[in-house]
Amino acid sequence: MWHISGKVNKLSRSLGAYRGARIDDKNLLPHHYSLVWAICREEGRSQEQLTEVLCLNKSTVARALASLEEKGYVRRAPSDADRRVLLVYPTEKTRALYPIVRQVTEEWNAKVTEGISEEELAVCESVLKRMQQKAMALLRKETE
Amino acid sequence: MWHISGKVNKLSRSLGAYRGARIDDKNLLPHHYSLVWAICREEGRSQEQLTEVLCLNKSTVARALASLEEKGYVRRAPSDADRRVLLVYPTEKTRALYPIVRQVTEEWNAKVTEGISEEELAVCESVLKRMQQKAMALLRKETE
DNA sequence: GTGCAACCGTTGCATACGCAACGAAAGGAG
DNA sequence: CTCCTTTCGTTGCGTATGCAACGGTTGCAC
Repeated sequence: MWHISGKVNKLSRSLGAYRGARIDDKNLLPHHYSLVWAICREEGRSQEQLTEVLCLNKSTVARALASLEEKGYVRRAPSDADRRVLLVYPTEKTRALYPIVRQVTEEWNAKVTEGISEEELAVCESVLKRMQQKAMALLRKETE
Repeated sequence: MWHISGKVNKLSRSLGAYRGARIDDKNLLPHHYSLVWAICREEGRSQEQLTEVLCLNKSTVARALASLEEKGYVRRAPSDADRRVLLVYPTEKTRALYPIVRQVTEEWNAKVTEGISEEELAVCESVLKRMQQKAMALLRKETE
């Protein structure tokens, strides 16, 4: 079962290429679309929350956001409640981009899951989720 | 469904850490164990075949193999039938490592899939396989 | 209040990875 | 045989990513 990772890696790149081909914004790299999606879906999330959603290391997210901020795609502001926390907001042009990103993603989704039943998809997702939880528990046990 | 990639990324790192903690070979990095596995499972495969098995870009495989060769873990020899092709063989120390890699991998596998039925796993694997095939077809269409 | 531990984001560093361009070798078509 | 195309591996380049160490902030215990 471990060898699934390569296949999913390919899935991820396929989506990146698909988005890149349909979304006309030369300043954004394929990987950034997932970020746009996560930021617009619920505005004002902390970087911490975004690392959770994107399943990435906090340093990776921090750097990607810094890059997006520099290009004018997001704005970051310290939380009033806790000044360690940075809250992330999309700018106008990112908000305008969001529906397109969503639509293209849905499109890709539909094409890739064509011929696969809802039930199969649900099982697959559930299995992966459980495996990931177990794997993270193992990882924690391993490093402590 | 697209957001599974992050979770699987975590799975992959969990396996790497698990292997790293149990396999006592300080010269090998986590990523290399998959390579050891692929090379020993069927000796004398070409780099091309290994890229297929590992779902990686040929340049990535080439560099990893060059590194392993330099450290004395593999031997590469041009095929007699086609001198463009490099066939990859494990050295003795790699062959000795193989059973351990296999056992540790099985162990991790058992822990991570605990409580998940054979049938669910089969569905999950089948879904991912089909999705990946569709995704690759899309990718080809996209870039031509 | 003071000290200490936990937490969030940043940075230095090393590695992994893909893509595109390249070179060597092979396989035709003529 | 010669030219052209295809194929396999290598290399240059840029980005992505994780880990560990750090610095500022918070909250808790006392």
